[in-house]
Amino acid sequence: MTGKSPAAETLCPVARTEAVVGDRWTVLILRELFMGGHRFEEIQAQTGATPQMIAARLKTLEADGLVERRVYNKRPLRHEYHLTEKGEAFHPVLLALRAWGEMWCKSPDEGVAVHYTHRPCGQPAGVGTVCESCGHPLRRADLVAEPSPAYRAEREARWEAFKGVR
Amino acid sequence: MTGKSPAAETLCPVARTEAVVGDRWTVLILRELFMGGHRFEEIQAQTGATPQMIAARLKTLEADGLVERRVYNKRPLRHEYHLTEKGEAFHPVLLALRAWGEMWCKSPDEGVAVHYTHRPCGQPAGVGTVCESCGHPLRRADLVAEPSPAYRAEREARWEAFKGVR
DNA sequence: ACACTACCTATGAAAATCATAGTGTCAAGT
DNA sequence: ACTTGACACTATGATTTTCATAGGTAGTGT
Repeated sequence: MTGKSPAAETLCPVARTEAVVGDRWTVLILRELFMGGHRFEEIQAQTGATPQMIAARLKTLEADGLVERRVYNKRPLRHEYHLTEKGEAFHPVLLALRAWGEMWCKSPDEGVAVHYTHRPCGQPAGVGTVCESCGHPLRRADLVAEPSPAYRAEREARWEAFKGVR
Repeated sequence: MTGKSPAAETLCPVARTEAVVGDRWTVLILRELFMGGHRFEEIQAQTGATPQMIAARLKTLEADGLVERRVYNKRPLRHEYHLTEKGEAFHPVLLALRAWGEMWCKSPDEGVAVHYTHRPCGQPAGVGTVCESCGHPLRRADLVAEPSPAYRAEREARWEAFKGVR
């Protein structure tokens, strides 16, 4: 972590949370896990962090119980990183970060990075934390994600660039 | 910022948001502003950050349009820091951080730091991002905050300790 | 034997952060 | 006039983190 001791000694839940995830890379790693990237190299390629940064963050995320390592291949031993229940519970934060980013950090000509459909009502969910069509709060299980072509291309390009450099 | 350039060059709204507020002190400063602390010293006392950290973060928050300086006293010139509309719009993120912290970073014997009443329904709002009584999404304007005695005492103690050292 | 994949570690330079102390500007008290 | 005190920072040097770059291990495929 990035200096958790002082912040953890408080009743404030925001400070406690920040003591665990108050770091750009940590949040980006969680985003990647939520997006379905579970391998070290995928995380590295899509976040742009150095291997040590990722290794260190994954270690603390595991220690803090947000992430678990799963063996997907013995010989050679290979791991995937998956969200635990505690990690999954972090989703509303990412949703709120996304909402703010889409609303306040984009020029009008840039589209939404990921389009969500709200399963219960079958309509677009919009960029807020509640469904713009039916008004219900958005839960992860109810969302069908569809990345925009531009965003998909960006991620693809990142992966190619990473493989090229390696 | 803590290195905004690489993260800002993406369509991902989460990464863009993190480029602005991806830093523990920044989030803690915003929390303090939302809690009603508007003076430099209040922020310093309640966050525990050093003056440079706060000065630097406030400067970038102002440059990014989340915070505005207001003169509350000429001779000697004194400023207060207030959230802009863009800063106020960040509230759902803090609410989500709070929810996660209350749910996953507390032992059972620790109470909730701030008790919210949901004005529209008059009932307790709980610790989630939707009202536990009526199910509606929580908006800042609808919440009446009541800090717990313990949390109030903690903040009071921090202020006293700060004044003592100064 | 040789290349290749996946997952990290190692190293040294650069940058951020920290604790601690100090400065500037004014008002108010004595 | 002179000290005290409030507020909002700024300065400094040590410590810690982060970064870029490179290397390394344990295997598979050819």
